[in-house]
Parts: sequence; structure tokens; C-alpha cells
Amino acid sequence: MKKGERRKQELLRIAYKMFITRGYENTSVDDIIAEAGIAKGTYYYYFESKEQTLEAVIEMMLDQEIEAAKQVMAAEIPVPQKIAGIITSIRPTQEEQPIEGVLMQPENVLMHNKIRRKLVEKAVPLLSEAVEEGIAEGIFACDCIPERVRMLLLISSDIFDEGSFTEREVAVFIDMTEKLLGAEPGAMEFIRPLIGLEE
Amino acid sequence: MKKGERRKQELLRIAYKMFITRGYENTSVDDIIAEAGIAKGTYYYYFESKEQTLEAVIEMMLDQEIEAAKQVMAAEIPVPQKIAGIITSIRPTQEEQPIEGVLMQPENVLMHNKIRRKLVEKAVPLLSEAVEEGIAEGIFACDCIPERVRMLLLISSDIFDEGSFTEREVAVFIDMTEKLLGAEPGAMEFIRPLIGLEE
Amino acid sequence: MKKGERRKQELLRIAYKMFITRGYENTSVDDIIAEAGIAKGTYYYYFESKEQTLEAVIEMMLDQEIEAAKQVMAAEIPVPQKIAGIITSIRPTQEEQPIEGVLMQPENVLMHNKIRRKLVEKAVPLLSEAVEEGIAEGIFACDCIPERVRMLLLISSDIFDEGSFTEREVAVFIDMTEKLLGAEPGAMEFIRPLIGLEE
Amino acid sequence: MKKGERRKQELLRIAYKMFITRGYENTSVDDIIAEAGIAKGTYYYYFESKEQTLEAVIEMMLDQEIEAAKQVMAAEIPVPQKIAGIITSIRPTQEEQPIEGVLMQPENVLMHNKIRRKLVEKAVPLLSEAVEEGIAEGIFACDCIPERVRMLLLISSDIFDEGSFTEREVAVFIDMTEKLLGAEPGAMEFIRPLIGLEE
DNA sequence: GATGAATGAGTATTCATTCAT
DNA sequence: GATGAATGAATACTCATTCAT
Repeated sequence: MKKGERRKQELLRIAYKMFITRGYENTSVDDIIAEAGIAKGTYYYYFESKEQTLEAVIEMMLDQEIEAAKQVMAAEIPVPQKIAGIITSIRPTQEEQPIEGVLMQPENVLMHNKIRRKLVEKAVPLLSEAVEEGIAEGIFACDCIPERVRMLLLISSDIFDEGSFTEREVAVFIDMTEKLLGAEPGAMEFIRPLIGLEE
Repeated sequence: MKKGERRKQELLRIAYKMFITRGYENTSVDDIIAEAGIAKGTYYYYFESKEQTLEAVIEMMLDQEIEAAKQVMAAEIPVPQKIAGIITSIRPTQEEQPIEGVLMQPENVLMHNKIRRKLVEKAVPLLSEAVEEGIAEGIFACDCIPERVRMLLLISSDIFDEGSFTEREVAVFIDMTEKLLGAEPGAMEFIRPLIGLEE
Repeated sequence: MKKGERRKQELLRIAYKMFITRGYENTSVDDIIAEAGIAKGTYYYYFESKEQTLEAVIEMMLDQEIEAAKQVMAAEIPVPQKIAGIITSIRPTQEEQPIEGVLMQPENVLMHNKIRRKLVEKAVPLLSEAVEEGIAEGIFACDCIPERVRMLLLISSDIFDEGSFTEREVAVFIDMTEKLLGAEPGAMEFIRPLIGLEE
Repeated sequence: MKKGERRKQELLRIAYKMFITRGYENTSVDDIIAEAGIAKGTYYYYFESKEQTLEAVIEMMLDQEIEAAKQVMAAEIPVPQKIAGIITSIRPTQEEQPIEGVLMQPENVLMHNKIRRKLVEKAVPLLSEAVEEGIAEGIFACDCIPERVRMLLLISSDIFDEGSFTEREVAVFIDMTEKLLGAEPGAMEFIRPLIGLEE
């Protein structure tokens, strides 16, 4: 069981990388087994189908990211830093994206969307908790926290996931965040350098 | 030229409906010509490729919607109503969506995304103009108008295009809109019934 | 009838050029009419089929070349020069070949072969006549003239039509020619510069 | 590996026969798999493409012929017999050609040419070696052996591959061979019955 | 656990040709 | 003489999946 699990994890990593860089649709099972150096049968010994592989890949990836985010949440650091940390650990495919750059955009909508949805859904409770802490500390003031957090996450991935955005967009995003959460003007300025790094 | 154009428009409508209801990938050229009752050659007489058909379909749809939105903009009505009108005429696939309901979600990400992007891009200038009118009238007060408008459009399609949303989401969206545009609280409440109708 | 003939000749020239440069198989009727700026129907008004167009194109080309060769034959010049002249006027596609260079080799075997055969067949009697003159003048001495001439033509197109050949091949070819026709050694050396120009 | 190789060889033979008899272009992949009784996928499991199949078919055929020719060369027999043997084992498609007779001519130029070129290229060194032996024995006397041999091979395939040739053509060919190689008149007469058999 | 041979439905695209106007 | 809309048979190739060994 040890050895088998290992193999599966390895296959998962390979599939993940290929899905990310070439797109799910553009990656054939043959491509995967060629890269992994295994036989067709072996692949289907570990995975029910290609679709299920995608599911597993996403699950694996999300688990890792959410795990990291949870640790940030559990740390003894100021609320704003927690928020920053969660967002950073959540940003998907951060490492792989630069590999082939923009190639991810046109052909990978399917996977990208799937990940986006799931990630947002999993991140909302975590960030909500952080916001609540912020409210308790008097930094934020608002109701409907999960809804507000969700919108912030969605718009953030809309604007920033592509990698190309303007100064003004960042400014508006910060302004929106502050107003949505009921923070003092300038309270969320610390996000700026965080995003800027991506460029 | 008359006859040919007619035929093409008809094919475009058929392809449009099929793409929307079954998804672009799930609609084969064979499906289209069967539905249209024409020969393969005829299809390729009018379209270079399936991909190009998609492009044409989107173009056609967008043109119609943008045209309607422009007429709203040109009308002699109060600014808030203009905004409402533009958003309404822009909402894509309004009629077709209910046909097969949720079927649109998983397999049509590609087309949906393509439309979303283009539509937002085309709608931003129109709505920006409306917002500027509102500023002139003292209803709104903000800078970076196109950026703000774009975010509102993106988030609105994220939240509302799927058809399932909560009261609280609507409330937050309205709150966000007001704050983003610098309007008085309650100024955008008129959006609520507009969205609610969709459910 | 005048105007129609003109048009046909023009189409023939266009088809000829396209067949030569892109290959018969790679040239679609659509390509031809696009280049000629006419409608499909017009094309089929002038030609029965694509195949027949090829036939006509070859016929036209050959007629021109054979005509030139006949004039050489009729001229009052020494026999060796006649032979040289005939060969020169016969060399197929001399003008077009350099246009796209080697592109002609892989995809145009069909047409190339067709032309080769027909050209050789038409050239054999002309060259045979020249050789007979040469025999009468005591320059050559051999029997089975048409057979010998034919072999020389075939091998010459095998070796020289491609454009890449060596010094030694030329030397052997000249040696062979002299021996086949029963000429004195060195009698056919005048061919050398003729061929060399092609390189 | 055993089983797979077997199957591939079998497919190769089937494809070979069909290409030869109907022509490469006129043989569809569907034809081949129908004849072989396999599924489409199986075909593409063994061959990358139709083109590659042709390549493999030619390779296989050539290998066999060259192998036979090499054995002739290695045998302890007089030089003229060696030459005769090599030419005989090299003659391509000897067995299949009669199957559908002339059908091979118009539509199979592509494959025929491809084979011809490769075969000549591979046969030149073998025959050259034989000629050199002949020179050592005083039977032949010439320079530029490969070039001379190549011309003989080319002309021989031009004249004799079609199956229709005259007595006089044979006579001239023999004469040419003798003179090209610098042999005594009559030295190559033994070729005559060899060729005659084809008719 | 692992292999790899076999499957076959599915797909987009090409192109010479026809014919009513 | 000329048009261009319509045809439809033909074709190569893909790929997720199965299963006997």
C-alpha cells in the first residue's frame, strides 16, 4: 500500500503539471503515461478515468493550499497579515503559471474555472473567520461577511489571475475591499505590495 | 447576396442555439447540419471552420446586445434607469439559458468565458458614460470610473449569471455598487427587483 | 469566340503557373478561380474537369516548346548547335522552376512525369532527325537512332532536371552521348557549358 | 514483442500489396484495415500515419531486395553473373506488378518514384563493387564507376520497369552498357535473356 | 501490481462537380 | 457567357477505455 500510494502521488504530480501547462483537454492519457514512463494499463489501475484524474489532481492541489492557509490562520499574527497570508497561499498555480506563461489562458478555461470555484468555496470560511477577528478587534465593520469575502475573492481572481493589471485597478480593488469590509481608508493598503510582486 | 446572407444568418441562429444549449464542444458540425437540413459542403461554404462559426455566433449575439444597450443609453431617461437598462440588455443568453438549465455550466465554460470577456469589454464604455452622467448630476462621486464599472460587471456576471443567488448576495452587491460609485445609501436599490426577476 | 479563347488562354496560363509551383494535387479549383478572379461556374464553362485542365496545360506547354524546337531544327546552323538548341528549348518548366526551387520535387511527381513522357516522345523524332543529319555529315555513326536518342533524353532528364549534379556526371553523360551516337571523343563537349549554366 | 512484431509485419505486407496494386493515393486507411480485419485504432497503434506506413513499406521491401543482392555479390560466381543476379534481385515489385497490370502506371507515380530513387541509391554501391571486380579481371575498363552504374540503373528502370519494350531497345541498352563500362562488344549479351523474361 | 495490444465511435475538413438563374 | 449556392462522398486521424495475460 505504501508503494502504491507513492506511485499514485507521483502520477498525480505529473498529471497536475501537464494539465496546468498544456491544459486538461490538450493533455492525452498517452501524454501522461509517456511522461511517467508507465503503461496504459497501469494508468487505469490507479485512476478510473481521465476525468477522475482531474478531480484528484484538483483535490490534491486544493488540500495543500487550504492546509497552508489554515496554518496561517492558526498563527499568532495580526489580522491583516493573516488575510495577506491566506490570499498568498491560496493563489492557484502560482509556481507553474510562469512556466509557459499565458498558454494557460485560452485552453485551460475548464480546469481553471473548476479550481477557481472550489478554491473560492474553501477559502471563504477561512477568510470570513479572519474578517470576524478583525471586526472583534475593531478593524472592520460589516455584516454578511461570507458574501462580502466571496465577492472579494471572485473579483480578485478575475482581475489578478491573468497577471496583467494596472495601478488603477489595484487602487480600486483596495478601495473596494476597505469599503466592503467597513475598514478605515488606507487600512488595506498593505495588499498593494502583495499583488505588485506578481507583475 | 440577399439569399446567401439570409442563409448564413439562419445557420448562425441554429448554431447559436445549439452551442448554448449543448455546449460548443458537444455540438458537432454533423449535429448542426442535421438540424439545419443542409449538406456538409454548404456549411463549409458559409463558415471557414467550426471555431470561426463560434466567433461569428458570439459576434452576432454581442452586436445585438450592444445595439440594444446603446439605444438605452441614447434614451431620455434618468441615469439609474439607463444603468438598469444597459445591464438588462447585456445579460447574455437570457432567453436560451432556461432551455436546458444547468447543462450550460460544466461543458460550456469555453464559450461562456469568451462571451463574458467580450461583453464586459464592450459594456464598460457604455456604463462608464452613464456613470459620468450620474456624476454630473451629483448622483455618483468617484474616480477611475472604467475600472470600477468593470469590476461591477465582472462580479455581477460571476454572481448572477448562474441563476442561483441569495437575498444577502443581492444586498451586498447593491451595497458594494453604491460604495464603489460613491452614491448615497439606497440609491441603487432599484437594481433589486431587476435582478430578482431572474430567479 | 475571340474573347472566349482569350479568357481560356489566360486561365490556362494561370493554372499552369500554379500547377508548376504548388503541384497539381496541391492546387484546388478554388485556388485557381481565386487567382483568376472568376466564379466556379465560369471555370467549368471553360474546362470539363480539373484533370482535363492539366491535360490542356501540358498540351499548351508542350506545343510551345516543340514549336521552338522545330524552328531550331529548320534553321541553317551546324548539327551540334541544332541538338543543343533543341535540348534547350525542350527543358521543361525552365522559367518557373527557379521560382520556388525545390518545391517542385516531392509533390509534383505526377505532373512532372506526365510532362516528361510526353516531351520525350515529342522530342525523339526531332532529335532523331538532327542525328541523321549528323550521320549524313559524318559526325555520328549509329543505328537504332530513335532508341538511342530516347535513352539520352530520359537519362538527361533524370540527371539534370533536379538541378543538382556533379562534374563527373556531366563528364560521363558526354562520354555516353558520344559513344551512343558513334561520335569522335570530344565531339559533344559543347554540351558542357549548356548544362553548366543551370547550376 | 513477438506478437506485436508479427502483426506489424503482416500489416506491412497487406499495405504493401494494396499500395502496389491500387496505388498509394487510392488506398485509404479504411481499405487497409478492412482488408486486414482490424480496427482503426489498431492501425494507428502500429503506424503513426499513412505516410509513415508507406515509408515503412518501402523500407521493408528495399531491405529484402538489397539483402538478396548482397548475397549474390558475396557468392563465388563470375562477375557478369553477379551483375545479372543483382539486377534481378533488385527489380522491384516483380511479383505484384502483373496482378493488376498497367493500373500501376498512372496513379502510383509517387510510390514508384520513391522506390526507384531509393533502390538506385542502394544498388549503386553494390553494382559498383561488381564492376570494380570486373575491371580487376580485365572485363571492364572505365572511370567514374558509380556515376556510370547509376545511369545504367536509371535508364534500365525507365525502359524496362513498364514491361513494354522492343528488341531494339534491348539491343541499344546492351550496346550502351558495354560502351559505358568499356567492355568488349558482346560481353554483356547475357543480359538479353534476363530482360526478355519480363515480357 | 503491471503490461500493451486492441478497440471503434467520433470529428473536422476538403474538394471536384452540378445546375438553376 | 457567367455566376455562386449547394452538394456529399471521401479521408486521415484521435483518444479514452478495456482486458487477457
